[in-house]
Amino acid sequence: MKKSILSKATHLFSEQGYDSVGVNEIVVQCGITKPTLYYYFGSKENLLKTIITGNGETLRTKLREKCAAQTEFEKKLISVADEYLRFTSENREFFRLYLSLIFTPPSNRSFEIAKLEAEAIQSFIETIFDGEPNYRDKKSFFTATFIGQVNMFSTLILNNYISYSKTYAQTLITMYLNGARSIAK
Amino acid sequence: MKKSILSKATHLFSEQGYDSVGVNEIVVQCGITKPTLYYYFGSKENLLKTIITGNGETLRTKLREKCAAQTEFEKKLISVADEYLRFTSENREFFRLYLSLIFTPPSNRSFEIAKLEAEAIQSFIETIFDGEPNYRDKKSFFTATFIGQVNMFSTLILNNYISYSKTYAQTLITMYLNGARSIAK
DNA sequence: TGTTTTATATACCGAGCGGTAGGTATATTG
DNA sequence: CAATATACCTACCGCTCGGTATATAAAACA
Repeated sequence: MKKSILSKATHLFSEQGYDSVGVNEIVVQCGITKPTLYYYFGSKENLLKTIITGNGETLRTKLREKCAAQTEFEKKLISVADEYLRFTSENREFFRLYLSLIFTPPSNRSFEIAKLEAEAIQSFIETIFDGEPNYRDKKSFFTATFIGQVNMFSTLILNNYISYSKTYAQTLITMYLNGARSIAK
Repeated sequence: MKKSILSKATHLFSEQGYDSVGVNEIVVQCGITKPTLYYYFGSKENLLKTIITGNGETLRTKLREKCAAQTEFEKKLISVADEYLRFTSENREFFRLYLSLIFTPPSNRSFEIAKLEAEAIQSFIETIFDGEPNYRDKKSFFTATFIGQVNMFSTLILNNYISYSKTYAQTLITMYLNGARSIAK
């Protein structure tokens, strides 16, 4: 039951947005009643939190693994970008929801939830730049642009401009490092 | 009065999101009552539409002007990117609202409004690539990545990672064209 | 067997939502 | 001066929102 609620809620949130989906709509589609949902999740906000942190942790674990398998700086970036794009294409609904929350105005409660996850990803990416002398002192800027770049490609995947392929991560990083170097100097 | 409503609504929408701001909150902050707002705008949705298309038209006019002043392909892109970033930094509230709507899930009514504006910008950018033989046949892809790139820099401005400067447009386009060429070949 | 825990339902709450019916004071115009 | 248009108001509508008090049936455990 819990899984069914999570799956239906993810679907609805990703299609209409967190604020626009009523708790009632979720429970009707699950064939249950409101108290059942509240029995499992306690609040609508906690339901969202469970979706975001659950998928987020899965993503971060995978990113860390792929990254740890590489020793070279550029290859670390490529493997992280590749895994990020692969995860996007295999979790389209979650990712659409995540991106919409990231761009939600900051005073909205739902933003706070996504922010925590975004910061967790961010601080992981920072560790990559932190190990590289030429990037270390501007690491927060490089992290932000790196994530921005990857999210842009994720958006292209979600909007069907491209479909996932191993080659994109290489392209993305080449493109990114060229730009980064011209900013850094 | 109309201007005061537009300004307060832009402020509130950009801080909390369109769905989360009640009509009541807007009218209280303006020191008026609901029927007055409905007298001017007819509906909450039309209020949003007025904000988006108003600012959007201003932006597009400026983009067109700056672009028309250039003859060279690369310089056209630079001048458009520069004007886009300048507009972002001078209309932060509008832009935060606009970006949040662009990333709103597609079935949400408010997305439709932003989509119209986004498509107008998009079809203008396409005309630039349409005039360039090497890009023409993949113009919709190049347009999407160009806008994605510019929006990423806009986000950096909104989040205070950078502040507007003429130099960023040049950097952005160098970075972009390097990547574009490696995808195109 | 009796008791507690788990998982569900019925029926309801107060608050807030977008929107409106109907009225009024002021300014403009013929 | 009378008629009309503009710019606002009070008071309310029906509906939906997130959330809950209470009951119950089944399962697990003592």
